[in-house]
Amino acid sequence: MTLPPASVSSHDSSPGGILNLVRSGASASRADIARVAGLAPSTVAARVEALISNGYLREAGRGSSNGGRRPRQLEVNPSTGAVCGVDLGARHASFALFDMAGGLLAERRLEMDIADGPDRILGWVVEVANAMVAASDSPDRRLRGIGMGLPGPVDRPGGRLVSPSRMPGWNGVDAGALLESLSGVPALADNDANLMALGEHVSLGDDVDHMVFVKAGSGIGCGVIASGSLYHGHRGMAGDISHVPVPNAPQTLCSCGRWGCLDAVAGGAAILASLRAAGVPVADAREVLGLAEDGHPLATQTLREAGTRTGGVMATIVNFFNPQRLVLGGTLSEAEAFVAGVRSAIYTECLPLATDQLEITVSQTKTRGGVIGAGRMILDHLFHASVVNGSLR
Amino acid sequence: MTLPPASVSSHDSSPGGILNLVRSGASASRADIARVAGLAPSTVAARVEALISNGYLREAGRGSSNGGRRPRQLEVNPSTGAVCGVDLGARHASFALFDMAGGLLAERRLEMDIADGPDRILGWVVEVANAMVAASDSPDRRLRGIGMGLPGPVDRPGGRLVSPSRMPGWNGVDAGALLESLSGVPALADNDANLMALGEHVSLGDDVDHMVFVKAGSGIGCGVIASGSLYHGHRGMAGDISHVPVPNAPQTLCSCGRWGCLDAVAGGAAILASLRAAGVPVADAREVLGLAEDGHPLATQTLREAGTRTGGVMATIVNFFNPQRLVLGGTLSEAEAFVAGVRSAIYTECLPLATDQLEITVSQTKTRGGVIGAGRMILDHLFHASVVNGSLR
DNA sequence: TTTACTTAGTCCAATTTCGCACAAAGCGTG
DNA sequence: CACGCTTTGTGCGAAATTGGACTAAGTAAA
Repeated sequence: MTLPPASVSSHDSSPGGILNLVRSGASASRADIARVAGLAPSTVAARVEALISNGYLREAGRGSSNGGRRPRQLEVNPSTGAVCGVDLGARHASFALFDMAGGLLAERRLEMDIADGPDRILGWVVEVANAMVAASDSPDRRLRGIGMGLPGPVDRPGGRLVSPSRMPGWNGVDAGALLESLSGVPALADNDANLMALGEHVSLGDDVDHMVFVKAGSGIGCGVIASGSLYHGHRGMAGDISHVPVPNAPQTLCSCGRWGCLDAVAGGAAILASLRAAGVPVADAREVLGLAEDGHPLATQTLREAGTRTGGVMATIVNFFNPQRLVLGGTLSEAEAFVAGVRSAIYTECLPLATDQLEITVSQTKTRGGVIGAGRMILDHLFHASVVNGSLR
Repeated sequence: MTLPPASVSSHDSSPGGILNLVRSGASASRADIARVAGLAPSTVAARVEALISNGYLREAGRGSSNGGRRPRQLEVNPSTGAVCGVDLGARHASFALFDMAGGLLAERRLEMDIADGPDRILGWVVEVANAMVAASDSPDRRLRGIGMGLPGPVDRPGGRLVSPSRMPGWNGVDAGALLESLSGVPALADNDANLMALGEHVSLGDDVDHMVFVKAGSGIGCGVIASGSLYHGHRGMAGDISHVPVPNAPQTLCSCGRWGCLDAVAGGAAILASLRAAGVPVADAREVLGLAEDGHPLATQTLREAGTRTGGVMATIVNFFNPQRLVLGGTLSEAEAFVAGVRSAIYTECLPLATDQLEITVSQTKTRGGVIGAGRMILDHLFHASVVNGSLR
């Protein structure tokens, strides 16, 4: 498995621009680069030569001919270190190690408790990342950066967590900066739903420009891709639909202090509470999914209703945002009843104009979307930095 | 009055890039251009020289010193023709003539009937635009382009009107292409709410990146600025909130065939119908505004309720999109009760995180936003085209 | 196999762009 | 008003970039 090509929006023609062109998969040969970047072939040859001798690029055999001489293909040199993508949940952490070309080197999924607080958790994250690099058989065992997803809102500019209801002790913490100081390498943090959206987006390829990713797990969050890149909004809160009031739903008290928020009436926690109140003993969301698969009527109905409520909120968003694709991810998206509920609400409440080309799909990255997005985020950052200051090393 | 500086997102360094840098107000002197574009001062001097001798730019006196020699300021040469911005409503059309630097040359507001159909209306638009150019005392009386706003959804790519409920006879028409062929100059069409959003955005200046503009008139539409530029979504339908279902509202039948859409329960037409049903004889929306200003309880309450319903929908959007600014425009925005209703619903239903830096304002462009946006759209197109093919003339 | 045609990549003279030194012009201070 | 300091704009040799001719390497069809 490999991190899909980076998506590069602005095709600049600086030396680093060539690097990003290759990275994005937009150009694989010298002639390609010249065409896409609008540079003279000779210029491209000179720059590629420099990038190869500096170790950024390498030749990757011959491509297939399209009527003439076969191109000498180029690729990002993967052997210049590694980056780590981390996805923190409340009780679990997923890690993935990627080479600099985005190839997956290793994966780990470990138990933890986010309530241990930022210092202990992030220190541990650095340990695990370093251990994974050390254990890899990559030719260059240097950790070059860490990207991390967090189950709470990350503000912009600043990168601080603000009132993360599931993360006691983390309020006001700039997790990216802290991780950077603890690890000594560049580190970035973002909301987990945002990174899952990014991960799904890069996996889908470049043909999707406007996308909304819904993470339906214990709570319900959402990440937005607008015009090909992650959209954060003014304060970094874009996609935070957890506390949108849901009409015609039970007025359950929410962690935000109000009643009937989407989180409180359609999230995994709400589903558990509702089933337990009805006398169905369930330990966690996965057990609910199991019941529904076995045809348990109440579990199925509860999941479907959660889907309908989520879909009702998404319908307004689909009308407003007019995305090309709506991706359902998170644990609940594995339940057919939930997905059916979302689809039904959207097709009922949206204009045909907004839905006739809308693709509603279930995440294809499964549980890996978060770490893929995290890896892509930090790789993009590192390569972008290399464009600006001229050096990656 | 002058069209505010164009906003240029990507600062390319081509010869035309300099033109757009000056146009956007990002750089006013040679030294400025060199700094912003990252070009050598001598290169800038040479290109500016060429642009001046070709008539694109001209010198505009000396700027004020900031500690050293005073810069020789540059500006786009306005005397190279004119463009027309048109905003078509159901019964009215607004026209504005701008010079190539965005300066307002003339304005007209005329009665018409959109139901006369595309051929007659657009033919007439061309006549008016040509008449305005001929009547202007501009040194160069050439019409260079027309930008037009329409009260219906315009799809992308394609530019066709799709099921415009208030525009009988226009369904499936590519108004931009038709206008272009009738006038013989470049022409673009877009939805009126989008252009009002663009007009408001350029009037606000460059410090607002993410903005939502609500046009509350006979119906309710909305235009979106994301990352500094107009956001259209996948099919061009972004911002189309007319037919979002509104909870806890009367299940009025809507033109789209469903019940309780925002248009049907909060638009100007709905307010009129509601007041008439309650025995208040009102001819049009403006009369309702007058009643409310005179303290008519039912009119005020109806306007406020329309505002609350609109605000309820916008609250979800604010949570999702996290804009920096929400601008209320259209006739209803002139009613304090309506605006208060919107504000109240948003502050009630949104997270503090999404609203603590949100500015909710009433449009400052009033009725001119549409033509300003239309003018800016076509000017941007013409200057962008000039960058690509090297010539504006 | 030969021939015509297409694409990839290199070489090199002509041109463009850069970096820098320098001149022009203005501010603030003593 | 001279002097140091700052900013703007120009001139010129050095360096990078270009475009087109040319070579390399392939396909397709006669």
